[in-house]
Amino acid sequence: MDEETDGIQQNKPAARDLDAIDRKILGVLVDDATISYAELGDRVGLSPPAAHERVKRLRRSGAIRGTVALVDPKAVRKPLLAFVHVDTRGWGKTPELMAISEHPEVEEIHSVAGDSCMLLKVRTEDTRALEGLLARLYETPGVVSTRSYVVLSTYLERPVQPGNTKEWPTPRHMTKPLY
Amino acid sequence: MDEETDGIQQNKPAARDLDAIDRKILGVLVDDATISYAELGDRVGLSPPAAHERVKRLRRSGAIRGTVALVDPKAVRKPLLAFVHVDTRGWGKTPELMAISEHPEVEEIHSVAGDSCMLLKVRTEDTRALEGLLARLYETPGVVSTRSYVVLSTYLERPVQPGNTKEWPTPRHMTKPLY
DNA sequence: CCTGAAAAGTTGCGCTG
DNA sequence: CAGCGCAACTTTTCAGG
Repeated sequence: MDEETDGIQQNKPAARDLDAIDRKILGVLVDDATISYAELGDRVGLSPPAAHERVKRLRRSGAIRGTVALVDPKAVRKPLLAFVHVDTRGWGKTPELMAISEHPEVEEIHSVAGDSCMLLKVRTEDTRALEGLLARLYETPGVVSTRSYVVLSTYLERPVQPGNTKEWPTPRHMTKPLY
Repeated sequence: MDEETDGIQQNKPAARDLDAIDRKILGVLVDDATISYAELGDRVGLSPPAAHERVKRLRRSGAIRGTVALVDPKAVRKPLLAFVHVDTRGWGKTPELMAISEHPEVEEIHSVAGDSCMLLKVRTEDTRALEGLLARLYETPGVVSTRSYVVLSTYLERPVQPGNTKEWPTPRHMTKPLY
């Protein structure tokens, strides 16, 4: 089925390409998924059943991973956002690290290239809760050290946008690469 | 009439506290907002109209910031995720930096404490597009340097979770702070 | 906040391009 | 094959208790 023990990023969610209408639909639904299929059809130039059929296809193909409510972090008492870089000893210890997914405060876990091994996005009620999370991290076998970046202000935060930048003016000092 | 009895009604994200049912509703909708109010009511122990009234209130209060479709990055040709730390000269130049919000590839912009000033989350089609974005960053007045962390694998990525960790076992070596 | 009924939206089906 | 119109069904939404 669609549940994999592997990372989210490396599989095969989307088989074939999306056409212009599909992209337009995604552009609308990424912004507001509460509209009726009648209105969605209007906005993309389709009848309600046709629009619905498209959306069902996008869901089945995995292009739409889900339709969810976005909640205000402050409303659920999580005003403190931080990015935590985690240095680990060896690579096989990631399963142990994954245990912290159980904490609802942890929103993202990535392995990254660069001088850190793992990068976490965590949202807590206060610095004390963040400290508790870091303490749990240090308990995890393989965790060597962490560096935390506490967010002071968030200027932009939005889900994956379907749009691609259509040929932004390339800086003059950038030469064309070979590949 | 609704809640017009109070003088102020407009601009506060989360005015009063959420009760247990509100939190349960958020917990359901954060996972799947496509269910009917009948089923939502069932899951939280409310009639369909009552559940709907709660959700409307959560929307008005700002606790629910929106209901959106989450799209698979690979389906929209953005398989490359990176976090970019940006060092800036001075603080007043942030408005200039905000211009890059125009790029759909930029998903988050935060100012952070630590050795970086700004932190961006960007999702591009390939390394070339990331390079173009970095080039634009360096064009921005005030930008001194950047460090990029390219994501190799994403193990967890989810929206804000309403749940709080209820008294996770505190590590033994952690002593209680004064405040 | 609940029960019930009117209004609106969804979705299956046969048909058309 | 994808989309459209129509009609049955479900859901949303507005009453009154």
